[in-house]
Amino acid sequence: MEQEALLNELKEGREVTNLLMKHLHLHLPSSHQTGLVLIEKILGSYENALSILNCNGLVVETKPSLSTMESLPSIDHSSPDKRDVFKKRKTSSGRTEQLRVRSGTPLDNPVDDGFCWRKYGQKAILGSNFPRGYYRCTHRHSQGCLAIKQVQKSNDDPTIFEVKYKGRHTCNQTSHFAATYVSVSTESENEGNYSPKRQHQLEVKQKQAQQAFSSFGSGIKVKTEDLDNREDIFPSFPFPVESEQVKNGSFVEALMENDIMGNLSPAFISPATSESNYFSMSPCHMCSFESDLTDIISAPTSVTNSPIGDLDISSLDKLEFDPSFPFDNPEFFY
DNA sequence: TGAATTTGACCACT
DNA sequence: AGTGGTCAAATTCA
Repeated sequence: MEQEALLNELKEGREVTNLLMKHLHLHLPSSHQTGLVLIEKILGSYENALSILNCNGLVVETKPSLSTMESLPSIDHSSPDKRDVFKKRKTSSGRTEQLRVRSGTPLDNPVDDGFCWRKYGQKAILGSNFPRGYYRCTHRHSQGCLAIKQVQKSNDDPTIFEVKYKGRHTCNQTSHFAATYVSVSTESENEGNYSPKRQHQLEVKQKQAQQAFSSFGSGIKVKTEDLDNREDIFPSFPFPVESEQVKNGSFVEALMENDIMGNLSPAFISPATSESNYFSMSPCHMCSFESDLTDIISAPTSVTNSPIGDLDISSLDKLEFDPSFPFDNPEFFY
């Protein structure tokens, strides 16, 4: 845990340093850019430290699919007999996405998506060696939150958990990630109202977010097994980014220009691994994906607590990924 | 003792 | 009829 926190601190520092370097690149005259050498040294130190520490992370693989999942059951809480209205399934045209979460630990609940879930059922699934667990938001009754998820071990690899999300959180579980980063972002937009007290509050929140993030695992990776369906993996993006921007390496600037750095975790723009189509991603982004009634999103999760945000990046579909985009190119993120 | 989990039964869908 | 999703009583846990 402490190691994960350290890892996150290092990553935070690395990201900020990267941004600083880019800023200097853009705004400093070439004669004053000797400082960039120092920044690059700092980055090198970060990389070394991270490479030493980064060995216990979770590995998350998304396995997007277009199979349909049913709509969320409509619940009539006023009905004395909920069974009359509750059990519906397999009818919707919803999109299905599932995460494949690999845990570095043998625990049954290897992943934590930041929400409070309560298990309400478990079923043996035909053709599957492991039962499927059914979870719903803890605040289902208190706040009417309809988010549910299904967790099942993979047949192929029991260390991999396939997680399906349905519905959307409407509860007041505050998002460590979203709330924090959005708040920071908002604050940066309103520097005129900035106060030391407010800054302290933000720092506290940021610490909380980082802790939550570390509980989530710092080495999370997402694998898109079907690039043709990448729009289903990332059905929406909160900002219009031309693929050309992505290709020419200005994606980070694009993020900044569209003011989403406050909304997207730094993990999202972390370096990709050497394996093609892998890239780091924060669960908060995925959790914020919207669909109509069925919202199948993926996140590394345990069935335990740790709030995540209810980021609304409903316009994510404006983003077009270049199929040939080299996600395995670390320079993309720098 | 309240909250969370387990588990058998019920129900909808195919 | 088979299968998957949910309910809710019983049980376990903190």
